[in-house]
Amino acid sequence: MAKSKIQKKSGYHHGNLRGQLVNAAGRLIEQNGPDGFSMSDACRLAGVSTAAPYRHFSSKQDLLIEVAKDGLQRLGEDMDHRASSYPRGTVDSIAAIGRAYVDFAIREPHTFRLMFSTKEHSGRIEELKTVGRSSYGVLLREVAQYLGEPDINETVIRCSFPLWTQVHGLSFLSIDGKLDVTEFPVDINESIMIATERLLPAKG
Amino acid sequence: MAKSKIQKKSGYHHGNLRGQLVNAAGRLIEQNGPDGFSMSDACRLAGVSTAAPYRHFSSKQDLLIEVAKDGLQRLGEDMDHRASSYPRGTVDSIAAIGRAYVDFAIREPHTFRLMFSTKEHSGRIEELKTVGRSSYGVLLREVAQYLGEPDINETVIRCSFPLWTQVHGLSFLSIDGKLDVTEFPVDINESIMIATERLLPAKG
DNA sequence: TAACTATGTTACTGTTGCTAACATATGTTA
DNA sequence: TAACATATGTTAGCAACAGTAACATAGTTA
Repeated sequence: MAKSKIQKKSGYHHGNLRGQLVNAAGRLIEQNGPDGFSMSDACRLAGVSTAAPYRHFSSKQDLLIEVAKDGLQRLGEDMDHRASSYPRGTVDSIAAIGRAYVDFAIREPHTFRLMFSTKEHSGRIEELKTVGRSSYGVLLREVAQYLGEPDINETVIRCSFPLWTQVHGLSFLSIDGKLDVTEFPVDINESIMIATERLLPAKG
Repeated sequence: MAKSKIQKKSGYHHGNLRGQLVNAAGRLIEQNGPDGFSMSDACRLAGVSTAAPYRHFSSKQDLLIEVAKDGLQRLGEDMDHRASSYPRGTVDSIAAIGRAYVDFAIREPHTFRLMFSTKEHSGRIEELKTVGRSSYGVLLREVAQYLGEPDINETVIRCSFPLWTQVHGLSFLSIDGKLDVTEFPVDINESIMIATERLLPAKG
């Protein structure tokens, strides 16, 4: 996903313009930042006129939402995958989810920012929220197992949110270059491990 | 600061165009978001031609940096002021700093985002960092007092960073509408209090 | 007063997001 | 297969924008 080559069209019709535009947009955003991204650039990359995208997206925002959705999806997959390297429901597996989160932010800072700053365009926003909730679910399930709770109840949620908050903050501070504002730079992994241990209730 | 009325010029020269532009930019950004803000709008507000700003700022980015700097400054003042309502160097005063931080984010979400996402324009960035460090110092001093450390040493810094991370994450999740993704919405004050207690080492 | 500097103006450029009118390909039905 | 409908592309053009160049005016200093 988001890996396929960008290919210009061969005939009059493109074949998969919609997908290619999301793809091109994703790359350009990661290169130039969300502001430095222009519809025209994406069109040039896809080898198509500047009017073509509007057959597939109602606006630039509409395209960006698709990029954000794709990002949230991949973030969820990353977290799930990384957690699976550890015994389920342990501090280690929960910390691994946090690392996946921060790693994603560092790997795709502009997309990460986009994923969480997209409010506009009411219609599509509900889709975004759904994908987001699904990714959050990865953490919730892991914490539920840690706590020995049978399902995702209030206890699980109240316990998980501070963990999210922590890695979310760490992600932004990382991509905004705030890890070394002082003479004692922050180690991300250590930071996540310590915070996870402290924020999680001690296991009986 | 950032409170003065926007006044159009009376004669050929404006009098305080630079200040008025920063002012106008700040207001417009808070109204329309950083993307919805245009140099032209700011000019209209100040009653000046669209070329005038370039006598005072080398680019739009350059103006935005000024807005960000002003925001960081005011954030530091807010934190300092709020902490002073409590006995110095206590969990309460430290939590109060956190509340000031999140409150600022909620009050001026767009400015807040701008304050932490401005990397470009190398020259001015050092000024930004300096103001930022000064604001961070408010927290560092408070934590030093809590720990009984005589100055801002490594212990103080390592202990403070997770607190920053936490409120920073909470700020973003708040302004991005993530406090109620589940059926159990988050209480900001409670959230800050709990996290502060857990992340701070217990006082002998 | 003359010269210099700071700070405004108008007129212009190239880029952008987006729309309208038109063109071409694909699928469906008679 | 012919005719039509629909999806998806094109060209031409709009208004708004960031930024520049050449010029104008005001304040400051020699």
